[in-house]
Amino acid sequence: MYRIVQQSLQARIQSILLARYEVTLSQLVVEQPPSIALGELALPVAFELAKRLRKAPRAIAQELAAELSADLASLPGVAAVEVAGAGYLNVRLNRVAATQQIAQDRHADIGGPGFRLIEHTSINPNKAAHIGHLRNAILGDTFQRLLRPDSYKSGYQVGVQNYIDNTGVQVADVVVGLRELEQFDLDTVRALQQRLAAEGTRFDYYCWDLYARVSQWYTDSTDAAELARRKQVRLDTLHALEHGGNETAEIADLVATAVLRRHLETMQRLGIEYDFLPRESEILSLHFWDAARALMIEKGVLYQETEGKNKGCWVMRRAGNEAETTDGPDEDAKVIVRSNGTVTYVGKDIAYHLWKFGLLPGKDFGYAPFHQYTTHTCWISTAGREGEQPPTFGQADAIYNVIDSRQNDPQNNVIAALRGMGFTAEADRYTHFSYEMVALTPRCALELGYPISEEDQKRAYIEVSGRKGFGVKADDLLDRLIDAAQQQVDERHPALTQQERRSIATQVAVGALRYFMLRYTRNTVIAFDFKDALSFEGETGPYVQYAIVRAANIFRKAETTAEAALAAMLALDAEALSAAMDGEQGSTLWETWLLVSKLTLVLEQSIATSEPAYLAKYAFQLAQQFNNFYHRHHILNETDPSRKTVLLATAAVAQREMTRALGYLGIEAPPVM
RNA sequence: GCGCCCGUAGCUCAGCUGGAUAGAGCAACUGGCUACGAACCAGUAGGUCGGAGGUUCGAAUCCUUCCGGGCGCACCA
Repeated sequence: MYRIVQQSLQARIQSILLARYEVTLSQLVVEQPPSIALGELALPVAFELAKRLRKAPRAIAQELAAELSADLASLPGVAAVEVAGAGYLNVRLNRVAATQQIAQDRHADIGGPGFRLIEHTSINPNKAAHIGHLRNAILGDTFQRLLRPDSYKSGYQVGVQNYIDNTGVQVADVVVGLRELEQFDLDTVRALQQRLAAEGTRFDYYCWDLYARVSQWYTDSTDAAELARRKQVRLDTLHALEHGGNETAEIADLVATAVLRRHLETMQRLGIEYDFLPRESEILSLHFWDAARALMIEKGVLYQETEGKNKGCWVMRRAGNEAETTDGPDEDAKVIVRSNGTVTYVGKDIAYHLWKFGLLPGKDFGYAPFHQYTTHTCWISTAGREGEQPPTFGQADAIYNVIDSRQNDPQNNVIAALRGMGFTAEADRYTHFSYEMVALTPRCALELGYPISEEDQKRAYIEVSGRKGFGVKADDLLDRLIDAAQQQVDERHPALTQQERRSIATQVAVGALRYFMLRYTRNTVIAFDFKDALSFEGETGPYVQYAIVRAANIFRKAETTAEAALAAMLALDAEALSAAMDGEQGSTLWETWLLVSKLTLVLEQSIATSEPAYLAKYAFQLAQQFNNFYHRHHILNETDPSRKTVLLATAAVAQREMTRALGYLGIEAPPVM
């Protein structure tokens, strides 16, 4: 509702400005005054205009206020416009009308045309997911929920991809571990998988340890010749994977697919699902790069260096280097094709992103169903074109890549390539959804039993490292959270069945984890600590869940429903509503309604800034406001019937919006907790 | 050396396109369960917004510079 008033106010003022002063403002700021006593909306527009019109801000504000006041009918819901302070234009809402609109769930829509592709998770399929990967997946999944069409908004068409680098050096390393350290072949690896499954060991956990061992093995010999051999083994393995069609590649596929399945399981525990899993093996075997190279050469982006250190390579001007180098070779150029003819990572990434935008003529993946969710199928790329055809995943109008900030440079190189090829519209709609890493506090690292140098102990945080096996695994954290929540649920609800208690504990644990990863803005490094992450109090997901449970309890005890409470309130006459909402007495109640009416506004801001943290913060504020209201008014003991009706309706709208806000954060509201 | 990010209360963080008195959570202290569940609420205390200049009617927010910290800058992936 708040957003509707904002929009109509902005439109009305723009037209007045144009008619009266012949000015158009590119943006018209609307904010909320510091106190509700000053009104519900405030516009500092007069300050902005003072300079251009050579007129005192207060005088301008007065003129605007007079004009707006003369035609209040054109601004539904607005009761009065007045001038305050040095020239603020303050707007008061008609609380009765606004309350009724909120009760009826009238709100602005969000959405538009076009297909938006979101890529997130993209974990190397060679080890268990850790807390850094969780931040990625939770950010991406939440953002996807903000965009997607649902019962609240028309939204945007969305596709969710999880890129699988199944032919990279990380998978190769685990294959080296299996073959060199364990002396396994294809059959024994299969047997190993069966044995691990039988004894209940997660395969990605096994790989986690093996990967750390191999990484050390590459460097821990004193014999130089042996070290060289190990490096060569690594390189040969990598090339065998890239080439395909050999036993090494088959082992790699076994490993990558098994670990990928584990990742999907882990993410599904958190309510995270995917539509499509494009794999690097197909990008190679379907020769996406050949098409991309031809296009890049044609557009003049890719050229062969004839002198200098990059002689013989095919290179591209690096992002940020605007000027054409006139004297001699561009020594800073980015190599795309090595002198031995192989393509670098950035080159493959450019090809992949051309495909995303539908710019690779004649190239597409083959598709096969890989995993069935309750509501849809997750597809995987294949080399062949046989089988069922999924919905279109390429041809995106806009893309969002959830990738941590350490990948800033490579991402910018891909964007620069698109721009250089003349695909400026695509480059503009390429969002690197960047975020900072999750690191461990030294205390947390010690707690986990890792040896920490004295120097590191003084640091604020220590970077996790998959190669060292140093980090907190996603499933471990979730298991610990569920255990902690279960303890409390067992105490509070001994009458419930074990299964019911488990289900509630899981919802609380997921709520705590997802909220924890979302409460920080994207470019804040999260210094992970079990104490903070395992908290269910204060600014946490369970705090909001608890507020919803409290609201639900009110309706249960009152033997009514939220819907009935709202209908009852809408049946009240304006006088009764006004008695509850207006004046200083009603202001605390009205403040709750006002906050409740802002969901659309907050969603829009979160989308526009790619910042889910705003919504997380808002969900918390809603719960805080509700808890305050809950303590101030004892609803069921209220003797005045119309006042009781209003109080019940307040709980109903608060519960409705808290549930929605949590829903977008991917957090469920338990029935009890 | 170059690029990106960060520096706000004891700790962890918000503060959106510059706007009215810089806000939360945690920790500390005080008070509140015969109430719709205390995973809660109310209150107290805690700030030279890293420093210095500048732009502006107005700066935590924009610009310059310095200080401190982090992360990137391969024909690796």
